[in-house]
Amino acid sequence: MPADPLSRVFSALADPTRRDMVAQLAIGDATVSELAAPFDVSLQAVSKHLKVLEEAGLVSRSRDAQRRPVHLEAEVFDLMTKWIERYRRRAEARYRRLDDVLRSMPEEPTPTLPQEGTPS
Amino acid sequence: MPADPLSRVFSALADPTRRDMVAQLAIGDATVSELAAPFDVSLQAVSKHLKVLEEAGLVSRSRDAQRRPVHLEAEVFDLMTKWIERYRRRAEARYRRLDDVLRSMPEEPTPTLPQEGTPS
DNA sequence: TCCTTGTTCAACCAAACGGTTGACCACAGC
DNA sequence: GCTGTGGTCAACCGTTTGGTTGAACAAGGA
Repeated sequence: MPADPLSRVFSALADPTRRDMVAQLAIGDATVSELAAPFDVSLQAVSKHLKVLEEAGLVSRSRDAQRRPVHLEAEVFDLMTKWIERYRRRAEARYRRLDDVLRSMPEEPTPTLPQEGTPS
Repeated sequence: MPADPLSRVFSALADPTRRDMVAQLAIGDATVSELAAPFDVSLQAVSKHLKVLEEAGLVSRSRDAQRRPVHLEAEVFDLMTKWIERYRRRAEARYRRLDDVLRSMPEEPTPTLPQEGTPS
């Protein structure tokens, strides 16, 4: 799977069924059939979803006889939140900077350019 | 587009090209061709990516003659961070609770079951 | 007016996705 | 050993996705 980790995580959570599974697993570990119960799809489909979540690192699986308990791994969330926070912070900083600029120049007529380039 | 907002945002950011565009837009607004420059794809492909970002609410677009300046909308990020934080918090709370339980019962021999079920 | 620049629309294509069914494997219990 | 239960693997199918090319639209400049 050549996709980068961040793409895998975002992509895994882009599906509402998989997000519901994560929500369920946040309450506690569960088996495949337990996770499948609320959904109107085959067990195989659920198995596929879990594989996606596992490859994204969102979930890990152990063995208990025939059962394969699924466990939520919280660490990968950090990958996303760090990415998100970085760019949100930048965008917000940019806003603040723009505000400052606008506040600090009530009569500057545009330094280098000879005429106003931005109307309205 | 019937997909729910959260799915649209996650799905939009699941593509590395689109994440790069968001990164670029965090620095400042840009036109379509400016955004396309660093990538080895057609302008039409970039236009499609921007449409996806726009439908996810991550980006807004205005008019400036023939140009269509693209602007990053930071608010939608909150949708994601709120979802992420909710389930991460639950998972972490669960860890803490489990720790407490394990700490508070150093000699309980398994209440209801007659024999130990988990070896090693 | 025509030309150029910036962008989008439409049609197409290969690959990936989410689902299905059928066969199969792993283990517990009889 | 056989049988039942819990899950996975493999093949298939329709839809979506990310890309292409070619045509068209929108607006400024000659």
